[in-house]
Amino acid sequence: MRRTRIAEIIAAESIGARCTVMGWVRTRRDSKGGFSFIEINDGSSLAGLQIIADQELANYKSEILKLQTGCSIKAAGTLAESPGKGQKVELKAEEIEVLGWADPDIYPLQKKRHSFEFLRSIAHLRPRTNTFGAVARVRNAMAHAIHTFFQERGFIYLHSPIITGSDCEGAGEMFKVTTFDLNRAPEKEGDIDFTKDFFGGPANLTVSGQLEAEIYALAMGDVYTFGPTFRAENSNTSRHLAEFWMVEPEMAFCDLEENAALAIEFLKQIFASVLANCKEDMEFFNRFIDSTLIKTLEALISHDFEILTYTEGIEILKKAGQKFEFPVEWGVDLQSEHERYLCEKVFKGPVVLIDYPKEIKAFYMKMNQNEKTVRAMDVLVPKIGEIIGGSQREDDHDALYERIKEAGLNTDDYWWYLELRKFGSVPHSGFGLGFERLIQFVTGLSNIRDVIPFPRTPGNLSF
RNA sequence: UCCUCGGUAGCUCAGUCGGUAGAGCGGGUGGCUGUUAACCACCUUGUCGGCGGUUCGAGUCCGUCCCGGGGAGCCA
Repeated sequence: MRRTRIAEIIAAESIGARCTVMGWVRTRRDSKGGFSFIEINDGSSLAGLQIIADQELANYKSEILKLQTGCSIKAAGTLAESPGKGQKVELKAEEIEVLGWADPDIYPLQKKRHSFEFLRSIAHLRPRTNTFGAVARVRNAMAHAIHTFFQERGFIYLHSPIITGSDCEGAGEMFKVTTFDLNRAPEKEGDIDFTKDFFGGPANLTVSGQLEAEIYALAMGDVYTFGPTFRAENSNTSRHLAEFWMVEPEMAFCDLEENAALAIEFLKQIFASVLANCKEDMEFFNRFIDSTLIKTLEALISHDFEILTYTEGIEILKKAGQKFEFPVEWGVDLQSEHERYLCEKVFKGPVVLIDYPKEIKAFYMKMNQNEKTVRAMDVLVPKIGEIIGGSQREDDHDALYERIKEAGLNTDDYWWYLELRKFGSVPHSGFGLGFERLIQFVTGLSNIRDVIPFPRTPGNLSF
């Protein structure tokens, strides 16, 4: 008999139906009435299924009474209305087969809460816990919602390369990719001779698919990337990973205002989708992680996002009469305390800041007529601060050329990026969003290492 | 990378003034119950992160290294 997922059983409530379930035992409670309650979970939902194992079962004494947390079983029987509280249906087992034992003396998961730090050290078992099962389901639902959002709007999903030849943004340490034996790399005039390496030149793991997305936007119109990116920064925080997933839409014939409008629409749709499709998991996070979670997301969905310029934002902060650790002056990059003040105290909601000083933003952002600010935008949300960063791109060849030089970068390295502005250049815009940070915001989990299955951070490459 | 707080039983933690360790949970046994992280009784568990130093004596004080949490910077 084919197995039925517990999520389907709970949804259908088809009393009297015969079915087979398979999963991992969470807990067993024995009744002297001559039967046992076995709660199993198969990952399809937060809720498990209660199985009634009667002493008449052939292996009741030899096996059922020895089942412990972590064992895997197959149970066949009939669905019945549950007389107990806490569940509507339960499975009256006619046959239970133990698929795999889990020695309780050494199985690390218990029927209680563990610290996230401990669970990180057992990343091979942590998806069997309520929290990490819920994270995995929510992460999946969000990935699906992201694709749905763009596909519904006719965007082309672009597979940007993982290995790249150039330092894309001139920002962020990159991981080198080589086939050299590092102890015997060929040298030329004291330096490693990468012309003899696999690609005939230095190669890195990508830090962003944006420049490649621009290429395709200037042919296909609207594209998006959604894949892993890498930063070799030695930053050990609850918001940074060496390997993380990024979403980067890029739109031709699109200015900054339309870009911001899409970003806002994007966030609202993703949040609405998760609340609708992961109700049970979101209620779990709301109960155990952050009790304001659902309220916050619902508010974001229904409220307008405030849009104001960097200059206006600075003025508000200066007039606020609030002591900041970092003083506010036009030209400084906003600290998270400033971003949070704007969101949480001034506007009590999300804020989109646009038109930043060119000195604090990347070279590819389009210069405004005042020659002081560029068409950049940051979407700021309460608690987290910046969640999306984007811009209208510089589409004027000569202006871009100058900006690359100003940034101290080699214009030759960007020959193809410059040529896009030479042949049929059009206004275009895009934004980038760290997938894990979005999951953090949605789930309320405070450490980014807990929203990705296998976190890569400095000094840590287990699993 | 910097600041800061930590590392003690399988897990979560306590350990006062320096005198070689405790609780809860888990696990085991028994009892009880259509039970719900069940409950009750008894039993069980230690390289006190590593190395070095001070001391008659170090979980405790000092040095150093490793690992983790929180914050900062940078960013996504």
